[in-house]
Amino acid sequence: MKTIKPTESELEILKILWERGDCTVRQVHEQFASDKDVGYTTILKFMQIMHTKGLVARDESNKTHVYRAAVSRDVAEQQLVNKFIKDLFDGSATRLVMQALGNHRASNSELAKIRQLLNDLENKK
Amino acid sequence: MKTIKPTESELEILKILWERGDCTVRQVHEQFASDKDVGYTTILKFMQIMHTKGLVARDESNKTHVYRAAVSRDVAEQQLVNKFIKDLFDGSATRLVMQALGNHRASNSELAKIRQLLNDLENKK
DNA sequence: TTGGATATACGAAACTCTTCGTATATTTAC
DNA sequence: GTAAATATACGAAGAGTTTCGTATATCCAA
Repeated sequence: MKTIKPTESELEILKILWERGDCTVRQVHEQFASDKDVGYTTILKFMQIMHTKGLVARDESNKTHVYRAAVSRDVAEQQLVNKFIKDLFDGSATRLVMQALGNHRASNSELAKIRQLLNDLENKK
Repeated sequence: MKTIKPTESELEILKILWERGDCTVRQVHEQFASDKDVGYTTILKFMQIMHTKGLVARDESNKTHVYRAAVSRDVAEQQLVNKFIKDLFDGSATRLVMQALGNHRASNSELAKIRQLLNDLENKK
């Protein structure tokens, strides 16, 4: 099972596909252009490259192709988090968690959610 | 305050400097070469580029320059984690934590450490 | 039916990253 | 003192990323 390694632009496009579901190039471009000033053919090119890389699949049965992410968001997040932990934290998920929680203030309800997960993890063991 | 954006190779060199302290190019290359087959001048070039980017500082008073990381490990980790959370998790540190803990098994003592941090965070608020 | 809007494909320029070779200076060792 | 070892600097090739322009096909509307 190969792990994905999207560029920053590719990740942005994947996020749009994950959030909105299947999209045409035009739809992705509209979303993209609400943030950044980037041409239509630039997005088209990105998505063509992503297609050759296997990051997206597309339905070509109509003139206007419809794209979808070829990886689920959950799997992609797993792979990217794993790599991030390996690269920066020598494989220690705990160090990442400490750093993340130390720098961002989480609401009490979020903290409760994490505490719940901690409990589940301990019980499962 | 500008945020750093090291490439993968640059990050590996920073990690060596953080772990071993100040180093010559030769020392970094030795460490690097224990993993990967890469030439001396390649590492030299990386470190020269990192110097122009401000990622490292160097003492040039001797012929053999001595390099040090220009940014502390803690600050670098903060910045990189923040960017990672922004790029992949829409700014939610909690989502990152859930994903990280869900995929990696942490020991009980590690879970206890995280629980302690959670308590501190709640009390501090 | 013809012209404008909309699609894809392709090519290429500008940048960055990775990788080394080579030129040159300095130190060391015989 | 000269040759080998060790440094830095520089240039450049090759790959990948970002960005569009242009060519070409297709659909729709007057």
